[in-house]
Amino acid sequence: MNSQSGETMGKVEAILDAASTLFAKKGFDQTAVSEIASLAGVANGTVIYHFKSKENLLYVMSWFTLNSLHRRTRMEVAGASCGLEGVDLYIRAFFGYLEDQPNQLLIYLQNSTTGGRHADPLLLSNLVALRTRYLEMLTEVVREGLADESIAPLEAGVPDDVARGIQSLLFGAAWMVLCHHEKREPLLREALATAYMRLAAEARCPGS
Amino acid sequence: MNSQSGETMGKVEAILDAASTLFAKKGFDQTAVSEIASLAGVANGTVIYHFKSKENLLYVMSWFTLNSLHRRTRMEVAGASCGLEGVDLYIRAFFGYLEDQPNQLLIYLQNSTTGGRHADPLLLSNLVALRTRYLEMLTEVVREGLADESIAPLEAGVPDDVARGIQSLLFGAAWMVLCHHEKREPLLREALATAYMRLAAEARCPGS
Amino acid sequence: MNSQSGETMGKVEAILDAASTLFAKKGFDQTAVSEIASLAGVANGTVIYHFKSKENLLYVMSWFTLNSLHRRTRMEVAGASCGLEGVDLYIRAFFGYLEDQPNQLLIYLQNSTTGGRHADPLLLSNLVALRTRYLEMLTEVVREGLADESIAPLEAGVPDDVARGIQSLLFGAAWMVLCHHEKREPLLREALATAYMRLAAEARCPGS
Amino acid sequence: MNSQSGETMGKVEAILDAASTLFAKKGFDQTAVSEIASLAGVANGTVIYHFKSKENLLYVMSWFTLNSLHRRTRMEVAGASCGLEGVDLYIRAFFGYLEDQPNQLLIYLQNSTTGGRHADPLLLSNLVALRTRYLEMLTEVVREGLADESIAPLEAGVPDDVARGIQSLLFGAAWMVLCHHEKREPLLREALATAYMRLAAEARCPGS
DNA sequence: TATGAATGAGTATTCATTCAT
DNA sequence: AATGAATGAATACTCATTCAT
Repeated sequence: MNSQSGETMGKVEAILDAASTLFAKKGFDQTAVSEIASLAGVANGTVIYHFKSKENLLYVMSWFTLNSLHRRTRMEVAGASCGLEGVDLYIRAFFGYLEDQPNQLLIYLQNSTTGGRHADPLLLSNLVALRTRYLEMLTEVVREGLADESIAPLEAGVPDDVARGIQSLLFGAAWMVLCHHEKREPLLREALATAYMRLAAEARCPGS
Repeated sequence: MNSQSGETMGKVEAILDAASTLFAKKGFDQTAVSEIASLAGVANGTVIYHFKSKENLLYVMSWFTLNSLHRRTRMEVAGASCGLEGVDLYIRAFFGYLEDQPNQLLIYLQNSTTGGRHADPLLLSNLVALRTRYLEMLTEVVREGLADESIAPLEAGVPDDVARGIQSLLFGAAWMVLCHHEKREPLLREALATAYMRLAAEARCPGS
Repeated sequence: MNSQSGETMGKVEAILDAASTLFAKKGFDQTAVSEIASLAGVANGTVIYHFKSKENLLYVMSWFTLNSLHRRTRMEVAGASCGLEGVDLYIRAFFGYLEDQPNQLLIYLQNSTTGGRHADPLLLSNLVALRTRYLEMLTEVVREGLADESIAPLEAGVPDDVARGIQSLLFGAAWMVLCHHEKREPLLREALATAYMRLAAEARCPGS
Repeated sequence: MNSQSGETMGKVEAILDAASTLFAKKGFDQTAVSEIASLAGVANGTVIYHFKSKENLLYVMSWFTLNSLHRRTRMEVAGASCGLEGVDLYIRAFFGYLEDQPNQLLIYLQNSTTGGRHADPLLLSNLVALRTRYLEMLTEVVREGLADESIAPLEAGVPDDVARGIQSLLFGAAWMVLCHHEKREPLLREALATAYMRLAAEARCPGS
């Protein structure tokens, strides 16, 4: 979201950019609409004109965040040669995003802790749907690993839980990095180690 | 925090109780001091009189939360017959607390996402120290497991990372349960399975 | 104002129509220009483009209201066979308008309670002049009644006051109907009864 | 309402006093809460603290207005020696109030034209009840006049309508005085003349 | 003639905090 | 210890109006 490539940044983009910075630095509630406006170089009313409410702006940003995380992950996972490597790349994509866009993830974590009050219901349901798709991508990868035997057999229903468990690990790690200032690298290594030991079949990727 | 043992609840306890409920339901920023006061059955000024500021109240609550989680965990872990079982009990204690005091954990998660603004510095450093102790307890248990060989050998420095990894898993799971309304049970099972596969030596508890 | 005769309603008429509805329902100050615009199916700027300001729109509407009341009254009064009957018809015309165009009268009443702020002075003086003519029409009819002896003799200057008294009765009745939801019919009967007892000579219309 | 007798005016009274002046001068919507506050010599928040909302303040004032009009009228009417004189005094009391408290009546007229939006429902129903009592007082006086034969016989149901008719006359006169700057005296004379001709029996007050 | 994105001054209301009692 | 009336700075949102197209 930071710094649009072109020289002409639309007002909407400028607002998203400014809000992104300020929400991450001071938190949603501690950021005044007027601060966003002045950082974005627009009038107060313009923020509300485009996003209808401050809270909607937050949800739009959360959606963009999750969407770009989802896209990035999907692209990276696409290059996997087996299911287990897919899980590996899913995890690495998350930590890559955590490195590149820490603000976005922090805002996403904040946002999740409060239920949407004045947000556009459509936006809200889109967000939930996207969250579900992001989780399902992982479940799918795990299933592929079961099929190609890079992942050791799991009982029915367990793949879903494994995916949820890995997501817990990821968002928990993001939380510890962003809120408790833990280092990212060791947590990435642990996440990978944990995932491999939880999932890997004896013979890793078939044919390797 | 809910329901004091004695027959008459002191005003301080009543305020903590009310704040606990409201912060969890609506979030810190969306809860007015006057709401806390009226739910606690005291006057507006009384809240500030006892806690000096609204924010301090939040940190006092966070400290209590972490403290009771720490105590509970220590007591349960004390009954472990080996290091690996200690890890098992540490995880179960966390999920037990998550079941019994979801509000407290939710507030703790919320609180962490925003840096302390006007809080008493002493309180803040106490909180950080307690957090460290809570993490070190887990590290310690892992080291015990290495010593008693219930946990497979780990290179130097790794036990620290393992502990952080497990904490990520725990707080991430709490986040998914409290914010995304995931079910607690499957996440507990996954956390335990993950921990065992990450740590367990071939022969589990020695002599068992 | 409602529904223009032609098949396509011009934008100006559409705006007047929408404003008429909204001002009557929510009051002038509580009606946003953007609401008028969207109900009229035009852009925001179009309303200002045609009427120069929101307040001008109100005065234009008030003028139309008073003008159509005046025209309707004049036409009906023209059919009177004596002065007293003229008064009768004047009163009936008012209540007829109250029945057909309650919104218009309500807006007129509202508008009158607040002094013109930024309105075009020309428009404002036209409005005052029209108000005067509407009152003078009644005075004139009373004078005719004195001349044709359908109305009992009145001292000099009193015809003016009688006319003002009757107008008080009419606008007060409109106020009670529109604001206090009193029924129109009984008030019409009372208005007529009152006027007759106040004015009628023994022998009503001469020659009848 | 204007100027409390004692030297110490409570904040609530000061606010009512200030609001009374400003609402009459500029209208409800054109008066900012901050203007009321500064004229009353209190902080902005104090206005809302006591009246909960700007609109509630308006309704409180309307109630006070109607209440003092009601009390004044009841006291004056009490001195009537017959029903017809009661009507006379009722009318004179209204015009007396119009002379003494024009602001209050103007605000009351304004207020009536807009339905209560954010007002305390209790306050609103009290207002309606008081309005009804004020009208019933007039109906009652008319009935007394029928009983003591100072008023000529009326068919059943008509006394109610007569009372409504007279109220129309009164509020319409207030409207013309306050909004159209008509003179009060001639309208009072006309109101009395009209009432007498509408109601008086041949032999006025019995025994006179 | 018509538009609608953009404005920015204006405002009711909120709320943590103070302090006299 | 406890109160609650009073505060006043802070703020999200409104909306009439402008102007480039």
